[in-house]
Amino acid sequence: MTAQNRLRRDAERNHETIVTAAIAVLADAPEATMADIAAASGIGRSTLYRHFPDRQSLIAAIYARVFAEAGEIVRARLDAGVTGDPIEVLVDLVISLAGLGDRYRFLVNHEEHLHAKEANDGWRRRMPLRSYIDRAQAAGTLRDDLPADWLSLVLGRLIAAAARHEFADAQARRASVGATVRSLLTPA
Amino acid sequence: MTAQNRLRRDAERNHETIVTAAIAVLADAPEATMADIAAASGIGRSTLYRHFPDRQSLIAAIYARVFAEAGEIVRARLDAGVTGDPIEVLVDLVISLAGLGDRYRFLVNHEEHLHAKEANDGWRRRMPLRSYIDRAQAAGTLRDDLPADWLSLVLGRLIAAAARHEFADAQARRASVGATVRSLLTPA
DNA sequence: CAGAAGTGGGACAAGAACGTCCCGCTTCAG
DNA sequence: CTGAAGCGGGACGTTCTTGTCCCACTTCTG
Repeated sequence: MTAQNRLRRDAERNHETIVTAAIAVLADAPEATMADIAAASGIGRSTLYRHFPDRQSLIAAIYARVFAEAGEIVRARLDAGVTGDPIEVLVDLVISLAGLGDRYRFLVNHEEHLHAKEANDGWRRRMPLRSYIDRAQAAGTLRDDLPADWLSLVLGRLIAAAARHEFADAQARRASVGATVRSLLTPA
Repeated sequence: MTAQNRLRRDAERNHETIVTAAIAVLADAPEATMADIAAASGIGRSTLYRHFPDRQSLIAAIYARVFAEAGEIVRARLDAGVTGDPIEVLVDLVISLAGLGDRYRFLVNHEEHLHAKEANDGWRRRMPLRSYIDRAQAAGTLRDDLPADWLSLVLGRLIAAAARHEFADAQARRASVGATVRSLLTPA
């Protein structure tokens, strides 16, 4: 039982390499082929299949990876509860997630055009954003003239847009995105 | 020269039928096959190919169609110039375009995952939204603390989101989307 | 250093979609 | 009514991708 399943170190590294490369490749070529991904990983196609028996497994691994990264960011911001000003919390969250850039962009692409089980079941379920908004609205610290699901959808789109858009520089991005979120969350 | 190229009436009708059906099919199955589209049109696959020699031609025709429809909406709102309150003009525009619903949704999907020439060259070029924002900002009637291209990107995303989201009813949609746009365009 | 674990590359079969062609039938237009 | 225009449907060849398998080679690990 002492986990015979341990891979050799190089294999383990390859595993990582593949996922990383796959994320990068799929980011701007969502239709990329397994062969493409293997090539981009600098790895043989058969090796790719050795690590991920089929395309789905690879996609699943990618989702797991990005969920982990995004989840960390989200948790760091939202888990504290609704103590601070939710608007600033959300501003920070949107900017940070947008900073994931390429990876988040990829996620969005796939959420669009594979209406994948991974995307819907996994994604929304793990996203505490919606429930954070719920809580903040209940606590009366966030506008509640807009439904929480609509608000969280819009914020999600905003993140995607911010990740993709080319601002003059990083600071301009912070400023524009921040101002946008603040306006959005402030009732007229 | 008197346009021998005129199709027979039934053929012409089929042409329309195909485009319409294709829009509907591709709306929720962007990967739909030519055979799928033919089937959905109630038309033989070979006839489909007779009308559109390849997939690209069909897509192009669809874009043309949607551009026409969306263009009409946009022109009706934006061509008047920047006379009225640009915020209300844009609120109306976003709600109307979102109302295109299925068709717009399809556009967005394809803009995402085919970074198609049609999508980028055609779409943005024809979208007077950006230039409208420019003019309104220049005229001092619209917030100019956010760059026009960012603003128009966000509005575009908002339209897509609104088209896709299921609100309680049509009126709720008008209300939520309207409030969102108004907030967005009102500096904090 | 020896053997196990992992790799690369190529060959292969299966399946999907594309686009082409043809032939006999239906429908329009004059 | 009749010829031309258009249609359906099926058969094809092609290309691309997937996933499998194998075998000789390299790289870890103990």
